[in-house]
Parts: sequence; C-alpha cells; structure tokens
Amino acid sequence: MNIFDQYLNKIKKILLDLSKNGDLILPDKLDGITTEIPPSKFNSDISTNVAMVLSKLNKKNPNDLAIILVEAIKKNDPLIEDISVVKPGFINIKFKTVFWTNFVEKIIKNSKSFGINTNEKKKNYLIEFVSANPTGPLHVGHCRGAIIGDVISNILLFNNHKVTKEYYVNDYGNQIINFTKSVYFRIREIIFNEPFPSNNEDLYPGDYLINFAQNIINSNKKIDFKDFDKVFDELTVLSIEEALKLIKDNLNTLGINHDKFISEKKLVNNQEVEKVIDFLHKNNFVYKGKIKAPAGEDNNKWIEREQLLFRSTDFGDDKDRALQKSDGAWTYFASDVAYHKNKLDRKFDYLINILGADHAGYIKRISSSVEALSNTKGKLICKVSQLVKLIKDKKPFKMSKRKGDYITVDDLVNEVGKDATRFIMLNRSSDVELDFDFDNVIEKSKDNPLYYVQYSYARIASVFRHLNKDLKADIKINNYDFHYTNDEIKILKKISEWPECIDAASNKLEPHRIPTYLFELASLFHSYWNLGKDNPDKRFISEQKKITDDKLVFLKVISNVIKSGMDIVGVSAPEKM
RNA sequence: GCGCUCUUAGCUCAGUUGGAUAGAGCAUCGGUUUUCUAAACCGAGGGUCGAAGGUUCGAAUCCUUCAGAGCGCGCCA
Repeated sequence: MNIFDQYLNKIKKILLDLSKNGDLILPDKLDGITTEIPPSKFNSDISTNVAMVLSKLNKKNPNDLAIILVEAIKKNDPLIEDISVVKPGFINIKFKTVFWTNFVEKIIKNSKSFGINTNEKKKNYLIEFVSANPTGPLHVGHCRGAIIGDVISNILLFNNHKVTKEYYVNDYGNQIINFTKSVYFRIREIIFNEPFPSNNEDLYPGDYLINFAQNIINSNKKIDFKDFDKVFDELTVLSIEEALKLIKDNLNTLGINHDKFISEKKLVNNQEVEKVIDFLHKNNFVYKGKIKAPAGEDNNKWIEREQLLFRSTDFGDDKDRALQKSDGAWTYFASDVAYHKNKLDRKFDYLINILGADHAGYIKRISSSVEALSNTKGKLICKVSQLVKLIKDKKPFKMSKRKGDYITVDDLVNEVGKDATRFIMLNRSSDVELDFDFDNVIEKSKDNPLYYVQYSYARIASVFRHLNKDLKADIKINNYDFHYTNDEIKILKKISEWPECIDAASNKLEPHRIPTYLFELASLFHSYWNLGKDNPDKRFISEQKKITDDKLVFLKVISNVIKSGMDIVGVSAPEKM
C-alpha cells in the first residue's frame, strides 16, 4: 500500500497511452520519473516531476507539457480533488477526503503488511557485524556497530528478505596466544599465589580475566596448570569459550542474537586459506613482492621484505596487501579472504559488513578480494559506523586502554537501559560521529527522542484503556466512511510515507531513518492530541459511539506504525508510562 | 604524504537516491493544564548549506580545487 508507487504506475500507464496515440515522445526507460512527497507549504499530497523530465525530448516547456498531462491524470480519477502545475513544472495532486478514508480502510485490513515493499524481489543477505576479538567484554566502541547491524537485519527481515546474522570469531593469531597467556597468569595467581606480571605490555590486564580464570579452574579440576606448554592448547579453547560466553551475554543485554559464529581457526585448520590463495594464484591475483613504506612518516624502522602480496591495486587500493608473514603464518587479511570465499560459496545475493571507523581503511582491500573471487562488483557492501563520543557532565569522556578506564556494554546498559542505548545509537546517520550524552539519555523529556516516541504510543494506549479495549487486538471494519479533517490528514500523510521510509532504509541500509521517521510521526500526533484541549471535536472519545469507533481506527493505524518501527529498532513500546 | 568520513541556524543534527521559498530538536524569549497522560503543545527570533569554480531547465546533493575536523595508513586483529 504505497500510494507513491501506486500513482507512479498510474502515471506511467498514462504516458504509455499518450505515446501510443502519438501525443507524447517517451525515452526508452522511464527511470527519472518520480512521485514525491511535496513540501508541506504546497497543501498537496503527491507531486511528480514527469513534465520536467520529458520536456526536453518533447521540445515543450515543462509548464505546457504539464498542462496536457494534468488533463490526462485528472480524467477517470474520482479521488483527485485538485491537480495543479507549479512553477518549474511540478504537478501537484491533492486528494479528496474519501481517498484518505479508503487509505485507512485498506491499511487496517492489511495491517500486517503495511510498509513492506511487496513488489521488490526478495534477496538473501549475509550480514557480518560485531566480530570483536574473543578476548574480553564488549565495550562502547563495539556497541554502535552492533546495533546498526542488528537493526539493518531487522529492516531487511521486515521487508521479507532472508538474512543471516554472522559473527566472525578471530580465534587465531598472536593476540589469542597473548590472551591465553594472560588467563594462564591469572590462574597461577589464584592457585599458586603468584602476582600477575605488571611489566608485560602484551598481556591483557583487565580484571574480568580473574573471573575467566576462576571459572576455568572450577570446571576443570583435573587439569594440572603447572606447565604452560602442556596446557596451552586446552587452555586456549577454554579461554575463548569464556570470552565468547561473556560477549554473547553482552550482546544479549543489547537484544542482539547472531545466527552463526564462524571460527577463524577452523577456517585455517581446514586449509581454506591455502585453497583460496591457490585460487588467487591461478588467476594471477598474487605475486611475491615488496611493499613500500608510506610517504611522510617516520620510517626508520621500516624493513622491506619480499612476501606474498595480493594485487589489490588492480581494484583501486593504495598498495598491494600482504597475505603471509615472514614466519610463514597467514596474515589476518589472508584468513579474512578465505572467510569471504566461504561466504561467497554459500550463495548469498549480497554480503554486508559492518565495520567500525577505525577499520574503514580495510574496506578497499577486502572488497577488492571479493571482487577478485566473485568476478562481480558490488557483491560486498561495507557500512562504517563512526565513533561514539561519550559525554558525561557536559564533558567528553575519554576511554583509555588502561585497566578499568573503559566503559563496557554492561556499564552502558545498566546505566541507561537497553532501549535508550539502542534508540540513541541509531538516532544519527552512521556516517556521522555521534554524541552519546549520558545525562540526556536518561532524561525523560523531549530531549530524549525515545521517550517522546514511546509517550505517543502510551497516549494512544490510554485512550483504548479508557474504553476498556485492547490496543493489540485487531479491529474489524466494513463500509468505513469516517470523514477526516485536515488535522487528521496531516498525520495520515505521514503514515503514507512509512513505506517510503522503509524502502529508503532498506535500499540504502540506513537504519537511522526509522527513529527519525518515528520522531516526526510522534510529533504530529502530540500536536493533534493537544488540539483536543481547546476543541472537544478533536478528542478521541466522543459522546457519539460511531465517532469514537471511527477514531479508534485512526489511532490503531498510527499505533501500528509506531509499533512496527519500535520493533524494527528493537525497543519496547509500553502502553503505560 | 596518502586514503576514508564529515563540514547545513548559537549547539546537536534531518534533508527520501539532482527538484519548489533549505527543515527538526536543544538553547533564548513569550504563552497553554477543572479535559483521552503537560514525559506534551502553541508562538517568536535565528541560514552566504565550509570557500571558489564547473556540469544543467534546476545543486546542500554530482565533478574539480582549496580550507578545517575526525579516523586510519608495514607481516595487530
């Protein structure tokens, strides 16, 4: 039920008819023609740019062409109240009230599907997000990307696409060795009373490792922890298990559940890296060579070495990238290429990666590798989530790696709650740095968009409560004939934009559009609500039962959209606040 | 030095894939509660869309150059 699509199709049909009669010349494709939401000052419901797009080809000025088209559009459409041509050549359509009555009736009868793009071909997506190293709890830095990934998944799922949410576990490499060592020292600390080494910068100092150590000791009484080399393999597995358990816990408090966890170590052990490099070799994407030091930096320590390189410059990268370390081990990039081959083999239509800003420099090389492996462009879509600036007491709160000086996801959720964390983290485009102001986020006022939107839902719920009706129950209507006034139509117009919002969020993978839309809808609703103070006609509960019933339908439409949006964002919509 | 992202009202930001007189919130000032939730609403002021060129019927949006901010840039993941 996208009225913009509906009218676009209608107009295109009219164009084809006109061109058959020889009254109009059309281009091969009707791509540039759109129906849009007109700016509010025009008092019109839909506008189209047809006349401007076709004017050149038809050698007519847009205004004259528009006048011809207006006649054709107006004909046989009883729902149009007014259709006019405005300055550069826009055609503005204003509907009769009955259009909106019909509109409400239609979306009430199909409330489950309202907003979903039913014309679009359904795709199968793989989305990889979070993928934080399994060495400790998630902190704020991971949080935004995690929520963005989750909500993008929700949007795609809402639009009936298939989505697999995946977490890549980096359980291979030096950091894991250091991590295991750190756990080992914590174990020795507990069992043999040896102090944890304080001078080793490779080790992980966080207190949470004490818990890991204790848990491992408690559930593995048989292991003798005297000799590190002997317990190393087993301890690595146990340590990663502990870390993953904690990470999954953290994700859970944010309301995030991945479908799959893929282990880097398994990929390496299955020789998948060798296989993919073999493939690249055969297709001449790798060679032995040297990487030059970056210009303008202090490169005294730079040592040029010959090593196995991937030709990412062929795909627009700055330099070719190393696949193998000097000791023969694979680089992180190499196993990630193998991972992406693994993804490709599973036949998804699109792969999506959500990356933090600090990994943005990595995009070129990994998308290059996907292009090389799949021989197609645009298969991998990378979204970057910019930094979150924490603000406390009006000052930026700096996190440092020093022990205890960073804020974890747990801290955040404990302080401001899951809902506020999710909503605020999404409240800006992911391309933009985000201020996360603790004082603001817990404030219960208009400063806080979450409460503002929830409050509009709660107000609707309160009307239903007064009438002893259940907001969640379906409403059945027939011969709906309520006559909406301009104040109500303002809201219905916003409602009509919901499918457009979903479409844009889904096509561009821009989840912030949902909170933005919900805020606008809530704002219109609050305005309307307050009209009831001066004007009893604007109240929902009327002395005439029919009017009350009809208005409940209107409220139901609004609450359905708010609820859908809140579900996508993954926050609650309480009926009482 | 190079790459990515950003620059829109005093502040924080939207801007629907190039459209019409550029929109919200906060802050400031002034109003609204015997009424379905004032966690709300109404009104006022506030702009050279970082700068300069270019592309065209039309640019905050696309291209080029420049300036500023953030992030990143050897076999760490």
